[in-house]
Amino acid sequence: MEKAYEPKDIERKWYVSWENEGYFAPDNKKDKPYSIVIPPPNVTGSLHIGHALNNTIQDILIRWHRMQGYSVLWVPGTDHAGIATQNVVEKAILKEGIARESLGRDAFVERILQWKEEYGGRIIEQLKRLGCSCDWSRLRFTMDEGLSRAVREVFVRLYKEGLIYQGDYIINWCPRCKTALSDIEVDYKEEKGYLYYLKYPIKKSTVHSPQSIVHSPQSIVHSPQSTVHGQQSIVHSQQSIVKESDSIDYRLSTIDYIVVATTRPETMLGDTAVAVNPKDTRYKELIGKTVLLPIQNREIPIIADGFVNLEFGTGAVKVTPAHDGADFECGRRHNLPIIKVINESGIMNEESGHYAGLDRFACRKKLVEELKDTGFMEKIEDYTYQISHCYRCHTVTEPFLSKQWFVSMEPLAEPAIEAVRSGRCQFVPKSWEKTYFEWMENIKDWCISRQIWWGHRIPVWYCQKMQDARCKMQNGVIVSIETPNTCPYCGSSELIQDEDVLDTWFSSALWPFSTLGWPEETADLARFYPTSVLSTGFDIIFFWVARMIMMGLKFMGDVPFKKVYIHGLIRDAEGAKMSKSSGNIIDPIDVIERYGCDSLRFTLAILSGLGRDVIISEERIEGYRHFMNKLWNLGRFILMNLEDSDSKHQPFEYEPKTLGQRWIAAELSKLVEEVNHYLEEFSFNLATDRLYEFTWHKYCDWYLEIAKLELADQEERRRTQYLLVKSLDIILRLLHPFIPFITEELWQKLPNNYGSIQTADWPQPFFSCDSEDYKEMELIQSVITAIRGIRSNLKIPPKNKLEVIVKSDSAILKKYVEYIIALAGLSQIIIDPEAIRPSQVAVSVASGIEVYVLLSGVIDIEEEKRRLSKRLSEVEESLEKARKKLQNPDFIQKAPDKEIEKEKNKEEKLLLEKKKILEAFDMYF
RNA sequence: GGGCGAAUGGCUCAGCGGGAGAGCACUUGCUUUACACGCAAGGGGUCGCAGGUUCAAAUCCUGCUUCGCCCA
Repeated sequence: MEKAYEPKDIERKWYVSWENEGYFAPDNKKDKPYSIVIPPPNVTGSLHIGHALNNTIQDILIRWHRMQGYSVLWVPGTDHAGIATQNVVEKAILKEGIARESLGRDAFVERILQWKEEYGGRIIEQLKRLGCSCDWSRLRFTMDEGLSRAVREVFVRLYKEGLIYQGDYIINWCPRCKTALSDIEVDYKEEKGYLYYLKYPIKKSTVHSPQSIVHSPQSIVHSPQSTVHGQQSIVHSQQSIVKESDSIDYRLSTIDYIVVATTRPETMLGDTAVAVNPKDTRYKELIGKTVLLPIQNREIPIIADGFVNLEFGTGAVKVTPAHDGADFECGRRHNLPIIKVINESGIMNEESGHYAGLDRFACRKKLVEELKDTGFMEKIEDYTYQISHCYRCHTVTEPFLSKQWFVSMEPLAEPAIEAVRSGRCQFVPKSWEKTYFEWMENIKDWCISRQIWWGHRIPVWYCQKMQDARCKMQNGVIVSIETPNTCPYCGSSELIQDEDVLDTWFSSALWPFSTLGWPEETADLARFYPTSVLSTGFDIIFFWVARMIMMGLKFMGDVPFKKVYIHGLIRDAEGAKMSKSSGNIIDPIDVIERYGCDSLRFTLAILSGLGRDVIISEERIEGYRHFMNKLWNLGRFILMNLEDSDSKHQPFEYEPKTLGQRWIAAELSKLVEEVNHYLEEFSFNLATDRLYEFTWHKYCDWYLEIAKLELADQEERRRTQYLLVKSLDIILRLLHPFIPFITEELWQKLPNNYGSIQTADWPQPFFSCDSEDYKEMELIQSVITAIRGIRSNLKIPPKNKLEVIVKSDSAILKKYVEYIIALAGLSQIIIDPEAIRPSQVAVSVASGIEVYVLLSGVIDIEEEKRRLSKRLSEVEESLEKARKKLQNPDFIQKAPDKEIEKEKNKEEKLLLEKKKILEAFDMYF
């Protein structure tokens, strides 16, 4: 064996072997199922440290359960990631000088598919480097035929139940991606801007009656897909607004103009009303009057509506139904006309008069100047506000009126709330349930149509003929799982499919059952649904987790997973989020190359505290590489000492006998229980922390040193060999889920192991010793530590063996005196209750026992004096505390006996130690 | 504005009612044949602040401060 652990070849060797031997597929002979579906990474993405964390956690759970004898399935897969992937490929072809639009839809989708072929396998290979034991034979992709079928099935069924509908609403629009976004796909960022106060002159003589609105069916085409069915548009052209004949005379006003405040002055070009709060006494007499919209010279009414906030600005607001969500609702209530002035690229359109063709922000600048020049700008104030950005490209989004498809969420949310409340689906840590409830209880309808080309095309067709009444009744809308050749109503073959694709999250929401074969009734579905756990970050609770729960309940009649483990975000050593732009990325593959996969996995696990972000740095990973090396050498030591062992040929069994053996066997059994306990509650950090502490500081630091002694003892050699093999075997099994490669490599080298450690039985506690054993071991350890302390303090090198007198009648010290001699480096030891302290000694008190180290040479009086003084003041301080407690009548009266006893013992020991130290002082000084 | 979380040694965190702990970093000594990716010993903290409950508070309660995140 190499002197230091070299992970590279070992990792490659074992992964290939595991895959070839088929260990990752579920074992059908086992009856208890355990399943996880992977959160599918973007098909064209590459593995980042967040993936590494999430998938390490899943692999720990998977391997742990596989060893526990479950039939384990981890379904891997990738996501088509609509907008993200389209953007990436769009940029790539632009470098070749090709615009997406010039390529056309089919050719562009073809390019994405090529791209997927080229890069799609990369992240899968990277997951393998991480050691993930997914069943690769079940690899899925969200746009696979089966999964696409599931998407269509769900769409059609929801549509038929009236839970999917189409309509014109204000949605979040990204003018760069040129698509609608759902409410949660925008990020709000604080920005400094201005609040503009605009003066709208009041017309003195007329006001419009509410009936003045005229619908104009042939109005402007407003969104990409509405070209198909623009006849349903409710947008009104400017010409239709004012009908002079409907105007009536009204009394003259004493006020010349009304002032409205806005942060987006360019939208004023599309204003169709001014609104005030009906309770607002300031404006009471103006309600029903007409103002003349500056620049556009359009007459618009002053209306009263409760949505107006009296506190904001002047209490009067401009109403732009085409470009603001609240204004749109207000417009509906008051039957206001709707005028769009900005197009889907964020450019002012022909309705904006001489601003047509200008970018929305350029328009804002110029318009503000014009309003200033013409006297319509009352004032401009500094103003900080939250502004929404596209979560994909960070462009400022525009509230935009367009025809989109929506899912009606309330009926789906209700059972999903109940499922979590009742505990059928539990969040870990539980605190995230509150976040979930908050969102679910205030859920809004989900805009699912996207005006991009890469994704699941909406399974809706529009009949272009509408040749009969039935077809007309349906508006020619055909919603179908199978692609129709002819119109099912009128038989026309002129059908055009809806141009839009579905939100990527729509297919993701079906992932836990679509990957298992739904809508077919497959064996996998019956066996592995609901899945056991979902592991993910809190950032996609709304995007993904909640929607999966809703869809799972709706279509499978059960939750998609019994538990949701929410892990923290990865941050760098400064606590900042990792991002390409800040250059603080840790590339997991690079880390694996340099430190080995196991080091990375162990680091991630030990940093994953419940409800905590994971702060990682390269030093940490390097530190845990040392642990791998320690483990390697521990294995090397044991294997080196098995040459004559009968364990090589046949299994054998010995009961632990000596104190050292019993102690480590019992500690190891305790460790098994602790690791189980911590894994059950998803405390990966505590489980790994215990494994680290045990392996290094109990097993290597103490037991291995004792084992060296007992290996040299003829009587104990066999028993020790057995215990070494058995204990290492258990340690490796316990560590395997966290660090699969090194544990497999060492386990294979142990005698009598066949197959793979990943299907070896998960350890059970196998030995317990009584508390006397622990006390005895502690006593021996404390004597050894006391002697080592003196040695170190007096700077006596290890090669100088010491002579020691221990004033004690302890039988156990006598029995295991060899432990003390070896571990403290002694040449001679006397254990005698009647021992008289010689001169020229250093004194220490361990567990109430006096220990004298003979110093035959010159002793550094000053150093010894300093050591004793320091210890004396510590002892006195503790003594004072103990006394104070014991003198408190309340303590004696109210504290439990156990505590009082403990305090008395403490006092006794401290008194003894103080006495001994003072005696030593008398002698030296 | 509402909600959640955090505040413990230089750094990262555990502890969550009975003597302040770990890892990393730091200091000192050491080729003790498994391991210098090591061994041994050690220094370093009024547990954010102010009240309260209790015989006893880092730990429970209340308020405040600072930081982070989410939602509006």
